Amino acid sequence: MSDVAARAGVSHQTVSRVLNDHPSVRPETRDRVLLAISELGYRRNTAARALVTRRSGMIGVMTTGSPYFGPASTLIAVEEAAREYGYFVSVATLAVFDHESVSRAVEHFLSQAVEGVIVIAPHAEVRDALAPYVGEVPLVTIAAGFAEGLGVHTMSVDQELGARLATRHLLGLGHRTVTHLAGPQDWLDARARVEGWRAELRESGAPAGELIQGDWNADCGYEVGQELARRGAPTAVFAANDQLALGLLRAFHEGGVAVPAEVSVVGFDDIMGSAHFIPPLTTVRQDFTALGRRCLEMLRSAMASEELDHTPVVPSLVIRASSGPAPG
Amino acid sequence: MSDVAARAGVSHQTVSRVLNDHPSVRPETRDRVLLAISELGYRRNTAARALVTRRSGMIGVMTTGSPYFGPASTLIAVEEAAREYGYFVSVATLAVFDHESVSRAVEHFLSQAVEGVIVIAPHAEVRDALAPYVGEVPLVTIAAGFAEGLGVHTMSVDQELGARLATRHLLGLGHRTVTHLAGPQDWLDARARVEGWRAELRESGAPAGELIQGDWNADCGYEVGQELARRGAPTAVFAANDQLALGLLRAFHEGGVAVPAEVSVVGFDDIMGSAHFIPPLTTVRQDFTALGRRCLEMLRSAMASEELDHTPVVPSLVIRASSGPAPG
DNA sequence: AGGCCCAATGTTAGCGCTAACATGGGCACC
DNA sequence: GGTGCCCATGTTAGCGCTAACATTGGGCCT
Repeated sequence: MSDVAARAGVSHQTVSRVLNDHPSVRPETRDRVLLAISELGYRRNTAARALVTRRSGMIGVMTTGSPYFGPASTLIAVEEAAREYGYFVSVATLAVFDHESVSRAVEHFLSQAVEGVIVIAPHAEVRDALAPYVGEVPLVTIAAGFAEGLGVHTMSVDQELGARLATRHLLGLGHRTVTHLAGPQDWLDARARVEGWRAELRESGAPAGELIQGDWNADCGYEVGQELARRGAPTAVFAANDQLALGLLRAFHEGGVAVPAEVSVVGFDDIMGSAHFIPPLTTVRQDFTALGRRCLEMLRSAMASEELDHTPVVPSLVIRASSGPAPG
Repeated sequence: MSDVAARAGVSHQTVSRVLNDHPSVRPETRDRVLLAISELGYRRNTAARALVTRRSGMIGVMTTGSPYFGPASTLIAVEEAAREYGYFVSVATLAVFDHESVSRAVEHFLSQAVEGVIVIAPHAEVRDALAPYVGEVPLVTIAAGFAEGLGVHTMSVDQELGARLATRHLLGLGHRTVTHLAGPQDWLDARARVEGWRAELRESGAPAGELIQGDWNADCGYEVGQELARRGAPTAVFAANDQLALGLLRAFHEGGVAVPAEVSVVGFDDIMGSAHFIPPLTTVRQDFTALGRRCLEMLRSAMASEELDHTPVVPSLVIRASSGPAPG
């Protein structure tokens, strides 16, 4: 910095002022400094700056260690928004969701002096493990409406609404009730989808549908689908994500159960390729880009101790060929 | 730090020594310091440390701004390995691949004083845009064998071998030749797959197969599949990725072309769910976890100015139901 | 014309840490 | 018993920057 100052014939402080857009620098001086900076290829030292300003300009993003479509998309959106606002993004992935791993990840961030943390892991255990750090660092977590009262700021796509849209769509097609192939219940999203499905059935006066426990994978969807085909499938199945739906579709196809003539299938996420499943999948689209941006904006508000807007992102139903009128 | 020192009845330098595992600290003193640290909840200031050591402990990972399976998986693996080695990982995503965006991302990293950069964007333009920064910062990029001589260190899964495996498999099933639905040619991986496919055909004495240009998406695969079904499909198609293959499968299904009885389809990547396509997809699996780890190890070697091991990661063929004997 | 104010710049101190050198006390060795 | 040496610890300086205060030198008001 002093080299730049010398070259521009000013003090290092003036250089600093130029770098920080301080108003009282004569345009002519500013130009001279800028010239010297570019001639010397000078880059200011972040560490020194962080040391004195006590701001690292960094935020931490914790995400799942599996390349799921949703978390990956959200991470990308968060990063983009963060960079726009001038923040650096540090990531840490969670191979498992136990208390200790979460703590380790948060400590990792704290040792890095991040100014805020975003957690893309809508998992009950993760949320709970985060509680001790509330107050220590601004924290925003993606957690379908289940974290209020724990002091963690939450943002999410409205999972319950999404599940309602799917269920309503199927009921609207004349199905008497809807079976739900649920995701793992330690994931908050999965729970919220169950809630939404159940609530919509109840409020529509439809009989309670069967709930089948699953995980997030197509393997599971396939197995469940085989079982359903064997014992006589319901007329409508709402799968907790598109992978499960993919497995169902294959099982039904192989089992000779026609989709959507005999059974309608609806998924959740609208992952890449779901428009080309056989048949193309009706599903609930989550706008992960919006979600990511909202998370970042929320974190900024939290860092500035402003009022927070917890309104969830609204999902939308994408109707394709896998759902149709109830048979008979 | 001085608070800790005071509480432990030592000098701040001794505290520093404890933190840095300096050998000459009496165990008893060390314990006293450690106790004071935990009592005070002290955490050392990274900025100050970075300022004096001139090491940020941070590496930058640049990746694509699309939630593709491969890059996302690789990023996760890199992060995991980096954290194991005590590095922080800063990410930057590339919405577009032009020269300017890449420069901006690298500058972003440099302004953060990263100690090394890993680029997960096997794209010709990205690779070229990186050239000016060789020498400025250790750089490892994923780039299927096309970057040697530019001074950028490269690591990759052996794309050419993967394409050969797929082609060889199809020829081995008795197909006369193999049509290739290629990925976008500005992606190095896509080019390498074309090379491998072509080379394998040539070396096997098979007639040159048709090359069809595509992008990475299922939409494209679907359109191409429709066209192929209309004009009479070849007996074997090797798609440059699983999304394309998915689109092909749907088009063939709808067009009444039986897979694998009339046409065999092989994909590339082994994405989630490809085992449950209809029919389950034969594909080339890339070990992204290994790739990520290798990248990081390579970067460490580069940072230490050691000899580098450029041996690519070996892909493997996963044989499922979408490929079968040639008809007739 | 004198004084005052403010814009533009310079000077000084210190952020929290580690490297390098300084100190001191115990112990081995002759 | 003296010489040195080395282990454990302390002291000092400085990394590169910004905040806060100090210093100029006009311009403008009375």
